[in-house]
Amino acid sequence: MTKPIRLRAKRGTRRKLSSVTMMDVAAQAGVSAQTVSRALSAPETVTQETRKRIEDAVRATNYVPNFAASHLASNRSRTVAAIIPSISSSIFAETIQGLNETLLPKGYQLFLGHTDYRPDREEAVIKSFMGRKPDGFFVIGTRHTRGAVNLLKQARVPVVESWDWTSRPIDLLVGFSNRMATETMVSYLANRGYQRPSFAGIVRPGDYRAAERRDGYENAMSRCFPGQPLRIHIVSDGEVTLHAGAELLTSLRAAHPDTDVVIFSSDLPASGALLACRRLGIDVPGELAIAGFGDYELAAELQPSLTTVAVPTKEIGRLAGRLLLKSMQGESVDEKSVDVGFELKARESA
Amino acid sequence: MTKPIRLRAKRGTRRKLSSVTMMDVAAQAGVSAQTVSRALSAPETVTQETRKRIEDAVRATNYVPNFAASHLASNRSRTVAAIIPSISSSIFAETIQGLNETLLPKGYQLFLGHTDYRPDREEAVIKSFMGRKPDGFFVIGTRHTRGAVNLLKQARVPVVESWDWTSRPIDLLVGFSNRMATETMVSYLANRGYQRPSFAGIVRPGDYRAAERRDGYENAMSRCFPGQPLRIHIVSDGEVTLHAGAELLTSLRAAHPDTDVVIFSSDLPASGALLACRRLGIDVPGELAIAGFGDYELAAELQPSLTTVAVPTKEIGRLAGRLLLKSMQGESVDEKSVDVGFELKARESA
DNA sequence: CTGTTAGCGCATTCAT
DNA sequence: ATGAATGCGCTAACAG
Repeated sequence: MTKPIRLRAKRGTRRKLSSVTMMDVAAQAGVSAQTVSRALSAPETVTQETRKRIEDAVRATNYVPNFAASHLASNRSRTVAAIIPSISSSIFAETIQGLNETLLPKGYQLFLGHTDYRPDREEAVIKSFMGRKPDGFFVIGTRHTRGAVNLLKQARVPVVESWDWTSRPIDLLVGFSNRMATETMVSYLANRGYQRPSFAGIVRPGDYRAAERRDGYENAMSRCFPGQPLRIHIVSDGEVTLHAGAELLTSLRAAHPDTDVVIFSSDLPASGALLACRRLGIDVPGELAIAGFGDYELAAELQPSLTTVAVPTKEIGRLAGRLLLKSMQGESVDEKSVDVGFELKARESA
Repeated sequence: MTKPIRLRAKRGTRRKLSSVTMMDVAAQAGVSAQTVSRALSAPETVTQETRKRIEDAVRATNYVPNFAASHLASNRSRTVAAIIPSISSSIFAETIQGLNETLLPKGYQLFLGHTDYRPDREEAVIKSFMGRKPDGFFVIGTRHTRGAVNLLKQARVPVVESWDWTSRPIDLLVGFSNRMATETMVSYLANRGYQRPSFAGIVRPGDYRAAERRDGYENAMSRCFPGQPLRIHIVSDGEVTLHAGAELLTSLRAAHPDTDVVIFSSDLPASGALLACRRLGIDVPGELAIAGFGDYELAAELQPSLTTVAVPTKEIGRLAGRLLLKSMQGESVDEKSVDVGFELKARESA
């Protein structure tokens, strides 16, 4: 029996909701679809003349390219997946903004996922992004589950790790040493004459950056105050908030009353503690000194202002974006690891 | 001349980088690709038996579905585009986190864009997302350029506007009235006995929410203090920061020395002003009272604590996500506009 | 510089 | 419940 293919296809055929396609533009401009494609993706490979005709046709038809089709045909999605512990943590938000600022103008769009500081969730989120075939990955931290590392490697696209340091990055690295930052802080405090520093903060199991800072405290203590017992006052769950800092302050003073300076894992609890000191009538830095990490805007505005460590948050995002772009465009990146460093901000609180 | 099609195609043919496809899974499981497709998207339409075989094959082959192909074939991208003024503004970050929490578990991924509070950039960002054909849009605010509104309408997908109010939303609305919030604040302050309220803040041309709050101040003034001149102390550019609040405080006191309470456009400048008052020795609320907007965590921790208006930031994101899901799944949404309201937080600063 | 041809991987339609 | 055929819209490869 003959096959009335076209008839069969005509009825009940897939709705072409995508309205106007490249073919329509081509027809309008009197060229082939391929020429339209070229005119849009590499305008210089087409004559002034035809380019103009195509541009007019694009406007006339109100053409919107379909990136899914482009992706399928070219095997490039022009997307980057960014995975961070928490979106509402303003510190990472800055980084994402920097990343987006760099990538959007180049036509790359950002998929965003968050992990709540849980390594298993990080792996799950990465996995969930795989089907989108992003052209690049941006992740926070340098420690991940085996599964997460494998996924990132198998993706065979550039990966930027960030916000921490390692000698063996998966691919690219834009970060700094949280450990050294805290060591620097302890040394500074020792030089200032403090004798019994404590470390306090929220260090959740998956928050390796905070753990590094704690380790930095330990290292520096054995170097600056050999033999002295460590005073580590940490909670391993809960949000990183001002309020948590206030609570930590109280319990710390009960647990380690001899403390003369507290290094907090983040500016948030540090600021919370500083504000609590005012309420409790504790003189800072006279009675108790306080140091933070991150240099949030609040740190400089508090009174006394907060001694802390500044990190080029937004710059991390911008730099990561630039490295990704380079790498995604096939250029080789000579400096695969970039140390953006940190800066001690000596202020009044310590 | 004969056409050696296959031969020609064989050489230099497109690299199939996408590795393992549904066909490979099908082969492994001894079924057709369609059955695999069904087993993955609607498991209940396939026998236990075959489902299991397919699941095994998926694992064995390490299959990762290609969403671009799925998108192209089904005309559903399973993505949502979220466009916010600023990512690093923690207040919107919370909303995005709420949105993501709702959408990710349902398989929808989030494209993120930011506008820097510029309507023209909002339009540009929306346009840049069109080619991705998101299944839904989430935007901040209810005022947009004509072009932006047209783009959103032409997309023919659910759109949630948020963080403000209007009687004529594009589609769905999850917000509250910034104007009423500020009116409520002024009324409260009037009841508390304040006589000469000022409004201060950063109101950038594209920040219609802040402008609404200023309008709310004007309305309430003419109702609560008829005949009294308005004291509006606004800068129209710059970042919304603590520091800006400190500067505004100083200039405001020069411009309107009779002010007894300042309502700020946001908690950030309000908090900055509050902290500046401590430095300058201005008694709050005795000498000057201060009110904010947003109920940032800092508001409750400051001393004196900041009187402000709380908004269910994260809840806006969650609700928007739920409405989008419903609408994207083709269910009709009965309540297209949801007023999440606001809550006056009477604290010590006013 | 431009056109022709084929196929990216999947879901939809229809048949069985 | 499963299979076969078709096309979604675009770009890679090649020819001219």
